[in-house]
Amino acid sequence: MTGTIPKRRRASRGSGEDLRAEIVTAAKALLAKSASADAMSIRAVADAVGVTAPSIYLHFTDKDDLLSAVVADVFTELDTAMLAAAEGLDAPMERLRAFGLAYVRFAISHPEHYRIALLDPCPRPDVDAVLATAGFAHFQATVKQCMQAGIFADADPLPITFELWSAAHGIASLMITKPFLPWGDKDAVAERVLCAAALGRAAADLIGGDVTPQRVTDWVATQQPDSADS
Amino acid sequence: MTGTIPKRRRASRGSGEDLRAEIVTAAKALLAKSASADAMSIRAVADAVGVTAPSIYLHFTDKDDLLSAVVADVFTELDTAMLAAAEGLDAPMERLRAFGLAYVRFAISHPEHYRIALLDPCPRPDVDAVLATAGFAHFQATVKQCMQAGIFADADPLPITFELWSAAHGIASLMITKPFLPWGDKDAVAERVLCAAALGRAAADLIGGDVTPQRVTDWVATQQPDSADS
DNA sequence: TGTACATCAGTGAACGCGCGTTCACTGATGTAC
DNA sequence: TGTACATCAGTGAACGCGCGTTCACTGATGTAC
Repeated sequence: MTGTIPKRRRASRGSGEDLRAEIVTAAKALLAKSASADAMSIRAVADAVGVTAPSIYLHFTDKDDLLSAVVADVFTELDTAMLAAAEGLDAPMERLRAFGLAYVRFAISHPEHYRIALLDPCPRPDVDAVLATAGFAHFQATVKQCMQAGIFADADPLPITFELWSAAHGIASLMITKPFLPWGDKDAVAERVLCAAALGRAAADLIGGDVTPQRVTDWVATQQPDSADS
Repeated sequence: MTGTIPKRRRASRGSGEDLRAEIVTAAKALLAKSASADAMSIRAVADAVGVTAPSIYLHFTDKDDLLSAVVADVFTELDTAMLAAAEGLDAPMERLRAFGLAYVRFAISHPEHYRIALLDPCPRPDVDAVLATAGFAHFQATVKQCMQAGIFADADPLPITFELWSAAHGIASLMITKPFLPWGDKDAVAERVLCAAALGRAAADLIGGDVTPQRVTDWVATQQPDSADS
């Protein structure tokens, strides 16, 4: 592995950005291949880029700094995937479903990237300002659209955004950290969970007020024409 | 820190189990104090117990072995907390709520323990056979009770157990890994999310078949007496 | 009750490793004249 | 167009560290006689 470092031309004067981007890309690739985030060592990244370890410090102050850059890149990629999935869809619920499904699919197909961005402790809490992320903003806007369409009660979209995000995150992260559980068709499970979450919020808003276990039970009894058992 | 190791009596012939238990307890305490699972080094654990590092290997084959023991202990503690919360409750939905809330509260008050058990990669996938865990079994039994009470459609409880578990896990793990987000009252948020998840599943089972975005939208429209906007 | 001895829980020192980071340096690049 | 030179991207060697793990050992414990 050492010794076979590919030759690379020294960057010309102004083009420091090129190597920086290459480093982030290499770090992501290393993470994707490895079992854990610890495998992304400064030396391994430098090796992959074809450069010596100290060079990394010309572009990042720290290992955490590099990790933050990777996380930011992952968030951007996730946002792109979500936008692509919802492209051409107009109905707010359809968009919501597309976003959620794209989110879970991204997590399943890039488990290590998802891990460092959303499961591991944040390297730099402020850099990782999730709320400022494009993906979060797009998601929240769609929640607002659902409110305006009368699917959810019209109010501050933030709590419901958190709620639906946590539904997607919950199923995605369990599938990632406990892959040996009998999930069955993960895509179908994700779809089922996401739709139930949206439906649950819609139903809760219809019922109104604080939903308690008793009220859930009562509501179900009301909906059933007869107290069926069959 | 070194040098002030408390004197400990050598264990008598048969009582190897005592030190083993002490080691697990010390490891848990170290994890709870530290920011990350990496802080639980063999040396630190040995120090905390008042023993030298090689002694650990008399009771655990590996660091992973120790970690697995800690994870198992955490699962047991979680199960105990859940059972305690549901004690004396008979109505299945009340029990479900108590379980879920206890689960989230445990996660929030023991974030590092929750992290190694449910967020970090499993040290030994087979030891961590979640399905065999007492807590999971109790939870699944309660889901079955809800089915028998007619709240959910009567079927294999496993998928719904996964679904509701992922709801609790989603909100708990987001609150842990992104503590700087404006959650508001975490307890109230957890309650709200858990009840919506249960309600969503109940509603989905009432509607029947695969729930699509279109059907959610249609169902909401049906339920609303007039196409209100106020 | 007293002594010799086998057991084995715990020790002390050391191993090799890979890590993040530093520092004085080198030499290709681009510029001034 | 040609040459001297300043710049600064990238280097090579080294630092100190804490880690998991090993190994030959020691000496308190419990037992056999």
